[in-house]
Amino acid sequence: MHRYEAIRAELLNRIRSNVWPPGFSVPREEDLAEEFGVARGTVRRALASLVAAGLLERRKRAGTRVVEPTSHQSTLKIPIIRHEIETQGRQYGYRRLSASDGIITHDHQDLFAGASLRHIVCLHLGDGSPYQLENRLINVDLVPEALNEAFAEISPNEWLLAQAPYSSVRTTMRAAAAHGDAATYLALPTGAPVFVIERITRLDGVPVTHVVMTYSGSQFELVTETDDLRWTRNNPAVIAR
Amino acid sequence: MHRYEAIRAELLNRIRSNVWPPGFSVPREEDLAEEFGVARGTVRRALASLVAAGLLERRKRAGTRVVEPTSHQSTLKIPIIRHEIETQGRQYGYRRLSASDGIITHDHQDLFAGASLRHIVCLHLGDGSPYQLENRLINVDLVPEALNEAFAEISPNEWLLAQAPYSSVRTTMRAAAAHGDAATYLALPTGAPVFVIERITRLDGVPVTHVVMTYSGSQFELVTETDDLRWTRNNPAVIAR
DNA sequence: AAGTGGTCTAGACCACCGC
DNA sequence: CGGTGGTCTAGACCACTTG
Repeated sequence: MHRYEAIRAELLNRIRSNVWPPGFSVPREEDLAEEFGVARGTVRRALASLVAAGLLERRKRAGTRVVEPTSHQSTLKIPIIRHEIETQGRQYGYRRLSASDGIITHDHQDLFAGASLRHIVCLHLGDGSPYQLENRLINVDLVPEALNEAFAEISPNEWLLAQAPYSSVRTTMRAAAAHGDAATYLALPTGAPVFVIERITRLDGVPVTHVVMTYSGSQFELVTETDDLRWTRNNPAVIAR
Repeated sequence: MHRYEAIRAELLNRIRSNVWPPGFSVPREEDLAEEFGVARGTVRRALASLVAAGLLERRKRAGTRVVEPTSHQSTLKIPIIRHEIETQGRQYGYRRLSASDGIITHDHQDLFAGASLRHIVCLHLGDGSPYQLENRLINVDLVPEALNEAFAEISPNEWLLAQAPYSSVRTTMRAAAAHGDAATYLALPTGAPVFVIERITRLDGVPVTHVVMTYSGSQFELVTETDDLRWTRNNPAVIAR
């Protein structure tokens, strides 16, 4: 175990055991360094990990304080659908339903106002049965290569991830009732609960793509796991069923 | 702008512009340090931020490589329900529906097998109308103070967050159809789509609490935002492959 | 104004693991 | 075995912010 890990563990202990209760003002870096007999940089690293975990809060001049817990947080990872399905040991299938181009002058969110768009609707299947309906708009001004891609064999999901860089992603999740085309394509009765993920991806503020992904059935689950707090650790979300 | 930020931006640029395509082997730290005219530590910091963002992958001796993009990731934050409702500018309301104690000898997940439990069912309201149904089991062996708390005024959600430390959280989200008690309490017709969050909180592997939160209606949305990549931000590292 | 966290340096040594 | 990333040090200086 490295020194910064040991220090982090000890600090974590003090927080958990309420020796350092919420609101408590933690000693300055220099004092901690002296206490643990290490360089200031090593203490800094331990502290940084606890800040990243949302347990400490630091401000210049004001010092370091233990945070009042107000929320849970964890890292959510949404994999490429093909991988998601294959990880379940099922055969991945893909079907393009429609592809068209056009210029949007107005849309309900004014997201793409004025941009040239490519509109793709497609279906992802697991062992032949519908798994996810993907309804996607691509900003062709930003990703002109999308015009030459038919998306007959490869899904926009996968293609874009490989092609288009992005700087910010906004993801929305909700429960909805299946209706119309979605119900038909997903082979669900109208009104059946479906899990919907909507995502807007931007590059330097400009929308690259907007996608609505509707998952078949209500059995869909997203799992996020926050394991122990480690600095280099990953807490990947797992897709379970 | 700090030096490590400038370096990170430049490296990010090379990755985005495919000057450094996926799989590309990035120069060693020492060479980068020389190229940018900084100390090795400064380059390391820039690289660490890109690793945390999932864009680079590092292995000793093997060097640093640009990762093949395979998924989106972002930080998900689930706030205290009261705050969530109040943030919407609505009046928070709380109603305990039931509270009971017992020992569970067997449960479907064998989660609490053998533990003494406290079972609370309660309702969170926004402007008087049902917002979320909370169905919670608390491990009293770990949190004995819960026995003396009636949860008549304060919700277990809030109480536990203030009282009980935890080391790992497992969150599951799904769409479901409202039925039975849930439908009644949430004033929804049977079969209406509801968003369900299930959470198991552990302290050093031992389950502290298990909660199923059912949100009324389909209007519920969770939003995760991945802003720009910052080092001090809450982007727990993800390498996962 | 001063004290805190934040950045940066120029070194040293270690440990893993691919050649 | 050697080269890479990983850890750690003992300094210096900066900049924010609050008492």
